[in-house]
This record gives sequence, C-alpha cells and structure tokens, in this order.
Amino acid sequence: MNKIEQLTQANTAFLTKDLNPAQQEAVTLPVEGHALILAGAGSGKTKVLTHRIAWLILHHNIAPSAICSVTFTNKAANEMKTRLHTLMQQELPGLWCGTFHGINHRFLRIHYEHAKLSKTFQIMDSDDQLSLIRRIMRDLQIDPKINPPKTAANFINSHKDQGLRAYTLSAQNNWEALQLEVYHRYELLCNQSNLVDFAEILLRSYEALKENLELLKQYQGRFSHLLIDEFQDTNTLQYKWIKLLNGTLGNTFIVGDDDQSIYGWRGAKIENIQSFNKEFSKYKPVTEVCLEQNYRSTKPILSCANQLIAKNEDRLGKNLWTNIEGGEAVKIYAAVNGHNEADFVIKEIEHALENNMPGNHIAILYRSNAQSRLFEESLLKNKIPYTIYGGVRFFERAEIKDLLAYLRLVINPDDNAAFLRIINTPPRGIGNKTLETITQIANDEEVSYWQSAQKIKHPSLEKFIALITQWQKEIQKKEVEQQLDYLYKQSELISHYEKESKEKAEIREENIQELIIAAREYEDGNELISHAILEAGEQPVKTNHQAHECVQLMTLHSSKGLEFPLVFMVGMEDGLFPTTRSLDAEHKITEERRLAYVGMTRAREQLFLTFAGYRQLYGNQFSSFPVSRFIRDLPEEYIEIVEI
DNA sequence: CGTTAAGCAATTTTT
DNA sequence: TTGCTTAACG
Repeated sequence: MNKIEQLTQANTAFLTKDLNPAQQEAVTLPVEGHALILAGAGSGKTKVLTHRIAWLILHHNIAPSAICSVTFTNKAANEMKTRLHTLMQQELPGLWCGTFHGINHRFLRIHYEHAKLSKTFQIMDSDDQLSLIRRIMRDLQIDPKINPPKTAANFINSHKDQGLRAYTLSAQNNWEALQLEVYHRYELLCNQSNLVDFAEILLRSYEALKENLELLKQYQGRFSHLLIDEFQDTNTLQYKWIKLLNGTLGNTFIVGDDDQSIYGWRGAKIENIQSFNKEFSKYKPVTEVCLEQNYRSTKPILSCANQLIAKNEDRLGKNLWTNIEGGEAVKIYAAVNGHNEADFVIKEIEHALENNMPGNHIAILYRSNAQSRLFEESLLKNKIPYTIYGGVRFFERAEIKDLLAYLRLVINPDDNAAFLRIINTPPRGIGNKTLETITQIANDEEVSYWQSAQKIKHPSLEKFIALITQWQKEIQKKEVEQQLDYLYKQSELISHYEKESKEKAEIREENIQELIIAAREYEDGNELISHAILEAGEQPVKTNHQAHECVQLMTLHSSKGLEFPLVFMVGMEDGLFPTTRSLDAEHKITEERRLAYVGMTRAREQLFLTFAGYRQLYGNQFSSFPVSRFIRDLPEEYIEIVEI
C-alpha cells in the first residue's frame, strides 16, 4: 500500500469503525459487482446503505452523479438524504436519491419527448383514476354491482405494474374482454388529458429507456451504481427497470429482507429478491451479505420471531441473534371477549406508564383498522393520551383536491379527471344527463371532456366554460399563491362547504388557507400539483391529546420500519390474523406469517400477544375464532401465559 | 336537478 | 357499526 492509498484509507476509516463485521463487509464490497444485502429487522440497513454511498464517493472516488439511490416512500428517501448529509457534511451534486416514482417523475420531466408526453403532463392519483374509470364504465353501461370499478382499476394497475399495455393483451374470456375494453378506453382518455397515473410514471420511463437506445446508453453510462432499499417490495416493472438500467453494465446494490415482504397484494414480487442472485450474476458477480445481528429486541422476542418465520418455505434463510442477555418472555393473554382484551391491554399500559415508560414507547398493533375502536374507547375512558395512525392525508382531503382540480383545469382544460371532479362542485346544474352527453361526444369524436363540452348548447355548461376561460386569463400573471386564492373565491367553494356543517366548513377553510400558504414555495401550479400528488404528506394521526407522549395505535402494515419498547399485538385469532381471506391459499398465509414476523420484531423489550374467545364484528354479529396459528407456532420456553 | 333514505359490503397502503 | 353508493322522491 502506497502513501496516497494509506491517506485515503485514513480518510474513510470513520465510515467503517462503528460497523459490525457483516455491515463492514457490505459497505466495503468492491466497486464492481452486484450485492444482495439480506438485512434482517433492526440490523442497521439504512446505516449500511448510507455508509455504502459515502464509501463509494470517498473511498473509490465515484462521482455523486453516478449514484442513484431508490426507496419506496418519501419518508425513507428523506431519511436517507438527511443521514447522508450528516455523514458527509457536504453537498452531493448530481446524486439522485428518491422514491421510484419521484426519480422516474424527474426523468419524465426531462425526457418527456422520449416518453411521448407533452411538456406539461400532469399526474393523477388513485382517486382521480377511479373516478375516470367509473365514468368510462358508466358510459359503457357496465353494471357496477357485477363489475366494480375498483376491480377494473386493479386490473389496469396490476397489468401496468407488470409492464403490460392494453394492446399487448388478449382476452381469454368475457370478463377479461370487458376489463380490457375499459383499459383501452382509459388509456385513450389519459392520453387526451395529458395525464399519467402512478403506475404510468414507471411504465413510461421504462418504455422511454427501452425504446430509445441513445437515452438508455446515456443513463446506463451515468448511473454506474444503483442502490435499492426494501428490495423485497419491488414489483415486476420496477425489477425490469432496474435490470434494464443497471443489470448489464452497472452495479446494483440491493438491500432487503424476504421475511418482511408484506405487500404481495399490491404487486410486490418476493420472487425478485429470491432470484436476484441467479439473474444478476449473468453479467457480474453477486455477493451476498447477511445482516443477522439484531440491535433491537431481546432474545425471547427474537427466538419467537425466528421460530415463527422458520415455518415459511423458500426463504433465503436468516436467523436473527442478539448479544443482549436476558429479557422477559413473550406474554400471551387469552381474553374472554374483545372488551376484556382491551381492558387487559389498557391495564398493562397503565402499569407501564406508572413505571415511567413514556406513552410513545408503547404500541398497539392490529391487522385491520376497524380493530382500533375498542382500544380507542378504553384509552379515552382511562384518560390515556393516544394517537391512531390512518385516515385521509392532507393532499387527499376533498377541499384540497377540489381547489387543486380548479387549478388543474385552468392550467390544462383537457384534464378529464379535474373536469369530472369540479364540473358540478359546487352544484351548478350540470347533472348526470348533461355529463352523459359530454362523455358520449368525447367518446365519439375522441376529444377531451372540455372540448366536447364546447359543442353542447346548455346554459349552465356555457356559463361554466365562460368562467373557466375567464379565470384562465385572470390568473396568468399571478403567483401560484394568488392563483389559488383567486380560484378559491371565484369558485364559490366556500359557500358550498358551509352548506354541510359549520364545523366541517371551518376545518376545510383552515386546510385551504394552509394550502394557499404552502403554495408560496412553488414556481408554478404544475410544480405544486405534482408535488401534492407524489407527496401527499405524512400519514395523519387522530389524537385525544396534544402531548408528545401518546400511546401509538396502528396496523401491522404501518408499523413496518418502526420500533417500540413495549408492543401489543392484538386480535391474534385465526380469522382476524391471519384473516379469513387468507385461509384459502398457502401463499397468502405465508404472507400473513411474514406480517406477524414484522409485528413481533417491532418490540424492543416486551411483547404481548392477545386474543379473545368471542367478539362483536360489525354491528351485532357475535363471532368466535380459534387462537391464531401464529401463537401456536411459538416456542414454549420463551412464552408465558398471563393469568389474571 | 338536487336531496334524502335505504341498501350493502366490510384487509392491509404507497406513490 | 360505519361509510359509501344508488334508487326514489320532491
């Protein structure tokens, strides 16, 4: 080793000094080659990712602009950025770090022509998508009871997630023929509207790369290093995109945990991580590193989690372990009924609070949101501060979407989704009949709803068109903030909201004002709209208390990535968890089991599993479920049955 | 066309 | 039970 090499070694030593051997191996893998980092729960995967990026830049002199780091959620992307910044104390010009959608959206804004989009294309969210599909199906006179629009949306999205366009598909039966017809019509409407849905963002990017060799070469040349977080959650299209961009020439560093794959139902393919080694080793060697040392949980908790997940077949294989000695057994409580279960949990929580455990160190995890109610009531009654995760996020609120739809329509009148949303909000005498005429003409002449509307003689409609046209002129010289303010007042949304109830109107008003203030940060309306849709905001919480230290209630799915000293997994019954719907197929139970594994590995110190002999589901129906198979699978020596 | 009552289904969630 | 969608009515 020469002196210069020694110098660079010293410079980067700080990157590896707090790492355990496996983490160190992962971070310092050779520049060339792919890597599969199998990162168990609580094994420090974000640390490995950020340190790997820093290592590439500092130790190997890789340009930041040659690195692309991809996550699934904005939260994860932001955390990555923050941690990178803290670690490196410098700007990283040209480094792309974001979500799959964020990165591909950025790509499309640059290369819209290659993607056959117009410069001002806009994104629509699943709500917009669904109303568009609903409209299409209504026009096609499809009975929504027999063929729900949700199913059609699913059909479209799941095919797009596999990279499959309508024209590439052929129907094998009547049902498929119908879904395909909707898919075709939907694609046409989106193109006329200059709109892309979430899956389309990825599909367009993928196709743009695939069909433009020059562009592909440019990006293959640029991103020599692609890092993917939560790889077990990638769907077919994302996997294709990774392979196309980086599978042959580049170096792909993937981090994930097949045992934490819980999103199969929305297209994630656990097979992607299972077959990564085989597929990617065709061009460059793949090194596998397994991070099994767990810094989170006690031995009894890990032993239970390990034994449970060992029931699954086709795992990549991994056993979490810890240095930490001791730890209490996992506690099982058999409640008489749902109320009794809630009482027990709340009593245990009170006990922990008395022993000075902060409320936010405690979590109640359940399979479905409806299960939160009993716990909420009991917490309220006992005056324990709590927060429940879930609900409508800021940019998904009706009033926000209404106002933004006005902005969208004024910027781009061909935006069919925006048109549908506000054509009669507030009510302006344009009902279903008129709408049918509009959509029929639009269908026949293959024009947007807006263009179609021009051709109809209808006083209310003419008035509406005149208004929008006038607003288009009015807002041109205004800043986004003023544009929104103007549209809000002109649209008479205020008086519309006031008709429902005073309290609701007040909340809506507050949200609108918040939106208008937030709009200051944006150059133009299009930027604001894209941001609003791609980053709809944090998951909202419902709380009974302003305090910081609230007991946390959430679904098992939303608990992924989090940790709590004290965890209650409730409703551990065959039929609730695993759900009835999963009992008919082994692969569904396997995913439920992974969900249980995720839940258990959230706990740091103490884990309670509870179930009830009977409970009231929905209204008055009493149901009784057997104890969950996931409890029966636990090792006797690490569990303790709680008697009261 | 807009309002209201009745009917009906009922995981998990991000972008 | 809740929340949403549709059919019937004014």
